[in-house]
Amino acid sequence: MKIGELAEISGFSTKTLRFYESIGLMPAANREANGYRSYQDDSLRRLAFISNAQSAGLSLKEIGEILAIRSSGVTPCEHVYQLLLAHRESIEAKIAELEDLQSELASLISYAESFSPESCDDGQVCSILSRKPNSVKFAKFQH
Amino acid sequence: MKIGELAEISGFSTKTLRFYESIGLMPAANREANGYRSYQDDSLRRLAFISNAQSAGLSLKEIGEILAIRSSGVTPCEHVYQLLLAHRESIEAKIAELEDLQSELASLISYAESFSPESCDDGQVCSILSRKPNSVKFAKFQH
DNA sequence: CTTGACATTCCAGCTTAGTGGAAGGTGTAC
DNA sequence: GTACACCTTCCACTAAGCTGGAATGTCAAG
Repeated sequence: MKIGELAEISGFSTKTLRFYESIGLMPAANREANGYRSYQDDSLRRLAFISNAQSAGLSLKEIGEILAIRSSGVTPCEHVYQLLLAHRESIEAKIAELEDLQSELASLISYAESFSPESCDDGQVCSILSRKPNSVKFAKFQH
Repeated sequence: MKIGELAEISGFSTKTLRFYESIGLMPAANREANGYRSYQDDSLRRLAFISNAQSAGLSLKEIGEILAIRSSGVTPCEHVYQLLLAHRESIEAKIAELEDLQSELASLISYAESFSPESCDDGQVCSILSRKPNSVKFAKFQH
């Protein structure tokens, strides 16, 4: 199978497939006499795995590590499990962060809605965004 | 005030201050006879605004636009309000996305916990991550 | 006179996951 | 023989927000 077919079937672009090879995520493909890459079904299986792992939110680097463990003959189960736990943690943290941001935004928005532009203070850029002092150091510069 | 002092007070590094100037977020600073940048309190006010706007999740580009509107003499209230609404939307979407990912992770993790490595299939990279077929095209390569 | 802390410019690199495009070789059909 | 699709390599570039470092200049103290 040539790279175009593999791309077609796998859903990865030919660019991406070459890129994956270049970063070692895919092994160097066998070449035909004319220099074209030649793939077997195992490439497709590997790409299926990459695709699965990506949709679990793993980075290419992490996926590469799993693949490396696997090809060293060890089952990567424990490593994968630890990765998943770590990801759950970091996603949890990101969600919390975004929710904080969301409530900050909500408060700014409701302030903006109760706000008349006429009351803008010329001494600052934006009364809506400058409502809260965000550091002691800045305090005296935010009236 | 020299750049080091401004950095100290504002909490932005000197690198960052020069960077902000280079991208037009801060105006070109006045120079002393020796070529050193010389700042007044208005720089501090502008940085306070930037800091506030950043903590509202706005990008430097968006902050720059607000500053540009402001310096064109128009009050940026409406623009800021629209930006905040748009951000609320996109944060909402991001949270939803992360929550989907989180439930996906949770299901993979609980599968992993009920899983014995002995049952690993040698034909695939990882039974945990390969549990769900993620595309029809891949179906026949994931047993 | 030298040391040290500051300042200047400019160029490079980081992160991630690719994409775009140029210049050229290959293979098949008309 | 020429069009056209496909393949090759390589280099540059994207977003965002900086950070590091080199080479050099300035200024005050001892």
